[in-house]
Amino acid sequence: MRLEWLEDILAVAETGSFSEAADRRHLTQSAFSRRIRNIEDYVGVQLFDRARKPVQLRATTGDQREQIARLAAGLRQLVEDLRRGDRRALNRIVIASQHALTAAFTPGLIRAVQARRQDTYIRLRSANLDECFAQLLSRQADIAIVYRVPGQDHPIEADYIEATALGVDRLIPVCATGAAGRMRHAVQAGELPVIAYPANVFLGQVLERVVFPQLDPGLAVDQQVETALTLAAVELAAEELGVAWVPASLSSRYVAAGTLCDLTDQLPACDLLITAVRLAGASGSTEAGVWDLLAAHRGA
Amino acid sequence: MRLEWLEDILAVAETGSFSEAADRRHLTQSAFSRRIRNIEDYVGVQLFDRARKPVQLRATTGDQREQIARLAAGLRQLVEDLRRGDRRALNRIVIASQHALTAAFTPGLIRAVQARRQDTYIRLRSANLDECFAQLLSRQADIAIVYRVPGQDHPIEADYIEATALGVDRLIPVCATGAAGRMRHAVQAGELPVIAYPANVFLGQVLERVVFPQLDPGLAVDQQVETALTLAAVELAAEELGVAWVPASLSSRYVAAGTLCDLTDQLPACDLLITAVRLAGASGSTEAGVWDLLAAHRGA
DNA sequence: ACCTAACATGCAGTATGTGCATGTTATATG
DNA sequence: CATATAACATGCACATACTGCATGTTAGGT
Repeated sequence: MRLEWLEDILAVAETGSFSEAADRRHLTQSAFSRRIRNIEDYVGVQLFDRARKPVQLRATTGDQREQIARLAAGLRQLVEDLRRGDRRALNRIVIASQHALTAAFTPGLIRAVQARRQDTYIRLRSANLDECFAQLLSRQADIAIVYRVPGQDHPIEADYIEATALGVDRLIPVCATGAAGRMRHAVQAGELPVIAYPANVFLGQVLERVVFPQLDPGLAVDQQVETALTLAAVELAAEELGVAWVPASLSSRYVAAGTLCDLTDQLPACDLLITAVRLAGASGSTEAGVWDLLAAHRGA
Repeated sequence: MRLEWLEDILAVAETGSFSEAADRRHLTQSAFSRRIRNIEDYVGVQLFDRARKPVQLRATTGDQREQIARLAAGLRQLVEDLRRGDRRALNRIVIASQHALTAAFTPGLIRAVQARRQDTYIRLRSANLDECFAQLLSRQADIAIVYRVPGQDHPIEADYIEATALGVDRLIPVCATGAAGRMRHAVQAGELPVIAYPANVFLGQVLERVVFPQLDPGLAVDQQVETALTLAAVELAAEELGVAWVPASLSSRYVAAGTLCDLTDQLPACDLLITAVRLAGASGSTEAGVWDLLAAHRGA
């Protein structure tokens, strides 16, 4: 069964005549007659009633007319999509960005890359840290944009990846400006309401392993609410629910606007590196080009 | 673009190798290699990455893999439908049956017809009386199975149709066995709870024009609930909501089981003819054959 | 009955597809 | 690094499929 054959059948249905359909399909009447006969032999049934002149569609052919048109359109669309997709494939890469960076950092980075490479199609995927590395390993992503605590390794052996620093960020404690007095008092009182991250995500682990051990030993952490998304943490803090540790890249605009208050003078912060990671070894020219731009990019 | 080509592409995707796909497609490796090349020439893009051994799908080919499988399945289905449709067109008719007959009478009739004509495909449509005749006139149905009140005409001029009696039925008053005493008492009291049919359907009209005029003049009808379906009327009666007039062909099993009680000794019933109707004039051999069987069929 | 339109078929030539043999290159192993 | 093997590509000869021209057959109109 061929697209050509579907179109032949539709041409007869539309013109009501083999001869006219033949003209339309740029064949002589005799060749077209034989082609229709070949189609019928392939299918195994008569598609047209030749006992009448001009021919008529058999009932079953008429019943399937719409389906034939649909399949023909689908096949044409497939060819078109394969063509269009190829053009894009030559100039496309997939970037996996950690959730915490997706809202405030990575868009700016992509904008900078595309300003220099306007023919490059970048597909951005947002995931948590573990998923970003999983996508690298399974080659679903070409490059990952993730945080790294200074002095700590990425979760994949260094031999398998190549990393480059893009900038620095900071996990800082913030609270609603209107609740600043209450929070400072709570610090004195020894029990701090906190907006927490789940223990199994990167930022949850940074809080537990890096930030909380630096708290005054007499200060207890009272978890009020938990979210994996830094954007949500910012909003919860603004609602006066407690202190949230969020990337400065995300919170700086809120602090500048006066919505949030930076509590770094009383509570510990944590520096973070923003890094780009890819698998070691050969890569396509598009990926290499984008990687070079990233390595040369030093922005915050 | 051909079904064969789609299947070739899928075979490579599934086996991950030209050689294996070639085996699966019953070609030598060299012929298959050239066929894939031909497909790529037709589409205009490379579908596979040959720089690696065994080959890998290009990203765009992978993206379209499901669509390719879908179109392949659609084309196979089309061929199958054209084959099946042809067989069916030669031996098929459409029968429109009135709702009230569809549940209890027509299935038995069709079973009897198919026992004699096992090659005949019968498509059964259920509709109200008006719709049955509309389907006849518009040739969406070949034969209609409907009730007729004795002495009254069908709603279409006799010149345009041909009718034959199939049997007789009876519209009888029933109620739940447990409510029989209450209903008999209500008849005495002069106010009868009734499960009604809409005024614009056949049975609603039969009640108004034939049955209710026969009630004792001092007995008032108190409509409790209304439904167009006789099956629903039976169920409502069994729930002790009132008296329902339903075809004996439908209710006889409930009466025999003791669920319903026949009130014909106190309330009027109405005889109905069950008829087959078709348009006058020439008809296909399948329709003529079925019609002859119906004319010879005298069942209740 | 006659004429014309419309589909079918014979014949010769051209186009397309295949298997066998062989060439080229990626990948694994010692 | 050298060698062997798997896996894809290409040359050649043959087979199969498709087409236009010329002609045959039949429905439909006058």
